[in-house]
Amino acid sequence: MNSSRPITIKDIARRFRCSPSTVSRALNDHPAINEDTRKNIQEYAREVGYQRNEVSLSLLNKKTASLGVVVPTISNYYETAVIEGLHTILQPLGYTLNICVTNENYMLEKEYLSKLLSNRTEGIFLSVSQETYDSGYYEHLESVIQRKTPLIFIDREYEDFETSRATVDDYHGAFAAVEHLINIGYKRIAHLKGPNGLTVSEQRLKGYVDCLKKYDMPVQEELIINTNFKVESAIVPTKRLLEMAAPPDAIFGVNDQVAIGAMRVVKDKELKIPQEVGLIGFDNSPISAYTFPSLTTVSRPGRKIGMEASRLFLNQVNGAGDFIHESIVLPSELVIRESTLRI
Amino acid sequence: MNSSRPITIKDIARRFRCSPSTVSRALNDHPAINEDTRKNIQEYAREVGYQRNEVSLSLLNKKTASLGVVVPTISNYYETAVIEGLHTILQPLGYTLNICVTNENYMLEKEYLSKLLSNRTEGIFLSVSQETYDSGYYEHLESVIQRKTPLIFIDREYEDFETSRATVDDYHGAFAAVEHLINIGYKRIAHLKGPNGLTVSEQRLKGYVDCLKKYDMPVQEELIINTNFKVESAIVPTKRLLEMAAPPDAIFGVNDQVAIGAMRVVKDKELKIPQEVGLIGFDNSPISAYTFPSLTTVSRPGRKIGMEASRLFLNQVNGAGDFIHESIVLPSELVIRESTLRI
DNA sequence: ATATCGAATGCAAACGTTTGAAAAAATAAA
DNA sequence: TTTATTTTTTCAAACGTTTGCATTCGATAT
Repeated sequence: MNSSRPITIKDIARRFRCSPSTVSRALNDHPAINEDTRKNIQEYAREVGYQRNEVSLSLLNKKTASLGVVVPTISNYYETAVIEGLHTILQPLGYTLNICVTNENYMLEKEYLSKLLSNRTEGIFLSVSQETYDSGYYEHLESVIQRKTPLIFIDREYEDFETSRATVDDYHGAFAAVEHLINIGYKRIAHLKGPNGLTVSEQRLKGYVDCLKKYDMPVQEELIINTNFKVESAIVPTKRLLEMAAPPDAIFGVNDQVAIGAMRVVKDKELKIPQEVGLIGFDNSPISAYTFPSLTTVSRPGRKIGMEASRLFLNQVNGAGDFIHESIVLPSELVIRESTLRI
Repeated sequence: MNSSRPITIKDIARRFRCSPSTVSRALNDHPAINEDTRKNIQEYAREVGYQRNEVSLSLLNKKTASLGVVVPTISNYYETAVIEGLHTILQPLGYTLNICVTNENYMLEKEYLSKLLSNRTEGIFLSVSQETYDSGYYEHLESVIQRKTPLIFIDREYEDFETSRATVDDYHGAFAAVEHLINIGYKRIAHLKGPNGLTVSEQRLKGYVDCLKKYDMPVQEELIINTNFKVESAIVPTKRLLEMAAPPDAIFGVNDQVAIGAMRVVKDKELKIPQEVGLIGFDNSPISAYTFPSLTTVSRPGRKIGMEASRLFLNQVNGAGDFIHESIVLPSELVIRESTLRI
């Protein structure tokens, strides 16, 4: 009774005692259709709220106009900025973004990819989960490659694959951050690093290490402590750092969240920022400009990454012949604020 | 040449010189299929990476197992928490979430809804955009209702519609926040409110106003200033407040972001928190616990809202006969921290 | 040998739409 | 009126899969 089956082209055809093809053509303003017929049909269609079934069209044309965006999380500023960038470019072109959150979980990532393929998604933007990284499995990606579905890596890349990728230059960002600390005169710089195995974590760590080396400063294991990107994960590590016999005089957090967590601990210890302890983050999240003191950080162009990734995808789709795989690396930029500005 | 058309059931049938139906049944473990045939077909299918075309199935079964989530933004903690909640319940049931970000834009919202309907989405979770609110247009929702596609309002509700909704009790949350300030002894309480027209903003404002009235405190227009939920939008208003002849001794921010922006300004003026100025936010975002001083706030159960909304959806889908429309209001809870704790 | 049964497979329709080609209808020219 | 031409409409196939109902084939019972 209340079935309320959506109106189809056939329903309309029955109503006008004509064939479905006529209705289809009328609705699509095909020139071969009589003016009156067209008007009547279009009016009636509007009246009864006809909306064409895109599923059937997808089947017919093998085009779905939908894209998969597979990311570990959407709880950070950076990730949402990337999505916004993708959206900015792709939405106007008629693409629908199917956002899949893996929670850093390998199985979920695998499931999502498989589902996206089954749904005949036309392209996939992927930032692999931490578990995937750790495990080193990548079979679930094979089927994407095999199907020649355009696959764009975002941010976390997979060295082994021949695909396009858009990443931020984490290495030089971290390098610049540490160099800045050294220039200011900080002597003992700690690093609250990200989870092991992630490119992001490792690149920033590498930037930190290499910069210290460049300036002939010792790289000390005990000054490098793991976090998981979240505010609270910075608390215990920072306490440990500050309670050392020889505590650091500056802390480089793997992201703003971690740096802000550290900031809290430093203040609890009643140490002056930036005089006694310098602090620096990564991401340039909106809040970093408004902490007290404001946080020196490295900006990551998330929106731009999203837009560049879109471009990479479009290149593959429109590119005649073989795909051209490109790697784009956008620079990150040091944003100096109060948390490091001692004179 | 590199067309790489996905393998279909027909391809497999041709390979085995049998009919597509046999292949279909074999792949689905139909009992009427010969054991050997089944094995051979399944093995071959795995080998060539067959993946069934869900689009065709959707067409056949009129089921897409995809749900639309239409939200104004995903840049806030709360929204992402809601999505996480939806995800938690619905992903295991095989649903795909199609997340659409409207950027508070009416036209985009309309387009998304239309597209979701065209794609035969089985349900829509909607938090209407600000523009929709302001304009008061709701025709784009009519077609959703007409199609009897389950529509669940999240958070921002539309009084005029007969639909299910899951919202947070903003009113009492705000009331409790202000009451807390009054209990502590703050005498002149300002409110940095959210954009006009949004239920969220208005409910919190109402809670603020009603609480003041209850305690016979004057409601002063000049102590109520607009913001747009973002950190930076709190800066100028807070300055204006603090430079008044009779400045407030407490500020209630419409969310944590705004409160944190205000916190920054208060500190710049070298006023003591909470002694000279009390501060309170809304959302209990992760960072609010780690500002210095930590921020008193009202927690909104975003994850729970998402889970409850899922439940409402499932009720509609599984419910025999007519839909049962439910309204769920979850309580918000005061979280007392340092920014209001003066003795 | 014939009827009966069971197992395994095939046929055909269905989902909603588009589209080239053919057919029908209307109009113009001879 | 007949033929040629143009306009308008219909037919049928296609996209990939499932499924109720035949159909086939071999085996068993009569």
